[in-house]
Amino acid sequence: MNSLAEENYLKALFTLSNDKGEVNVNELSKRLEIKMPTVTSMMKKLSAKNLVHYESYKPLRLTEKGKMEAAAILRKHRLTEMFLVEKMGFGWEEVHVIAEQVEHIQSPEFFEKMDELLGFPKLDPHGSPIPDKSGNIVWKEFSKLSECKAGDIIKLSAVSNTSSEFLKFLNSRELSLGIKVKIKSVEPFDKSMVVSYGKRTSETLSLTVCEKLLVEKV
Amino acid sequence: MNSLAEENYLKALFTLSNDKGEVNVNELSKRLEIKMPTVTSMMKKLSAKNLVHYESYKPLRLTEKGKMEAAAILRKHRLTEMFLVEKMGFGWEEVHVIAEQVEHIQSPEFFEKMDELLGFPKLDPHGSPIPDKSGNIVWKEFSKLSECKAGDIIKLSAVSNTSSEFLKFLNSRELSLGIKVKIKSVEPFDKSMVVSYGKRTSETLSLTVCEKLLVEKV
DNA sequence: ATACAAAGTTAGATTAGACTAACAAATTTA
DNA sequence: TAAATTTGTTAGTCTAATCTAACTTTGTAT
Repeated sequence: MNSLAEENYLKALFTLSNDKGEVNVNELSKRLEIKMPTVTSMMKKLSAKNLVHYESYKPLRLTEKGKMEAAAILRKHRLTEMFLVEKMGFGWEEVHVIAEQVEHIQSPEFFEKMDELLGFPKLDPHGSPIPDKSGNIVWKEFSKLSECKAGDIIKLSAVSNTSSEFLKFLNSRELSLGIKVKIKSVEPFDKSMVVSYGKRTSETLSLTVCEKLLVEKV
Repeated sequence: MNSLAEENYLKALFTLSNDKGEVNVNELSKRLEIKMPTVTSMMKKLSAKNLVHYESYKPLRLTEKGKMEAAAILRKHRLTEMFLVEKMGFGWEEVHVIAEQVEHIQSPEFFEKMDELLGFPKLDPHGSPIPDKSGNIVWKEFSKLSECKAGDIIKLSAVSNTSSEFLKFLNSRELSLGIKVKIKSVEPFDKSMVVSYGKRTSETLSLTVCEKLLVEKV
């Protein structure tokens, strides 16, 4: 069995690898807010447990076993987020911090039950895919809103940041997953966008925001 | 904030004090399956945090602050058990081990939500009282089945042991909370009881079992 | 009342997971 | 390519929570 600390390293390594392919010690250190020497020593430990391929000065890679275990944790995290929103009435901006704790619970039955009660969801409340029991993840092809152009009509499908600050901002603008958004214009100077959706016919979104909104063409 | 280990000591001390009034190091050590010197040193630490009154060679007592914090953990444990049974479809024999983990989650909102969804229950699935938000516990007056006599008709109201082995045994005999039971006879030799309830007109229950069944006269 | 057993404490070791300081390797820049 | 910067490792320290061994105090029983 892996410790809580080990689980956090595995999950961080897994999510960073998915964004970036390779991960180095420095990046992992920053993500976890743990100093590099500590990360190095944990990598040696996880390497001894066959969860990480570790060689001095080389980028870090999860082993197949490491990927499976990391995916299992991510699965628990995302099922929990979905359960909190769908079955307990939490807002999508509240669930991340709670799920960070619940994901470490050791009880396959607990998460099985969530999965069943939710009807075996494929996505979490932020539009991220929930790994299946074998650790497979079905990635949907999303683009960043920031990469779209004036005139495009798109559907808001996922967010790439789940901080409560960002999600509260989206709430305040009535931006939620599934809504259709039309890009009215793109400001060349700062890449901010003027968009229209629902009852809001002219909202301005900064580049910082647009980069975190994942969309599908419609 | 208290660590996971500290929380476990507080909860154990609290539940032992409720049964017995006073608790000594040896009892706490046995309950937690942690050696006495470790318990002693933790008591000093909790004493420094004003959670326990500790003096060498004297029995252990929680401070008011310690009682509050312990009751809060017990509240989270029992709300969780109730939620698992009522909202997630678990059997009463499955929930204790899961709740042992969930009780440590730091999120008042999470347990508030459970409480609301459950309609502010007063008892958990084993008939134990759920402490209120101020840490008060309303104890109902139960007797042990083993202290009843032939001819008594009683209602099964709680169990004083929540191990899955015991609860599975009760399941196998169709014994659940709320049922009416008639005591047909008590065997003088071993204090076993022959009882009748539901469709079962002649079940024998050992003293060991009868001592763990808490009942109300009807 | 003394001796024995049980309970409790002290001292010191161990492990996991974090840190800082100092050094080494790799990469970037002038 | 040499110097400077960034990245990574080694060595050693610290804290929390556990343990064992040895000793002390308290309570019990002859």
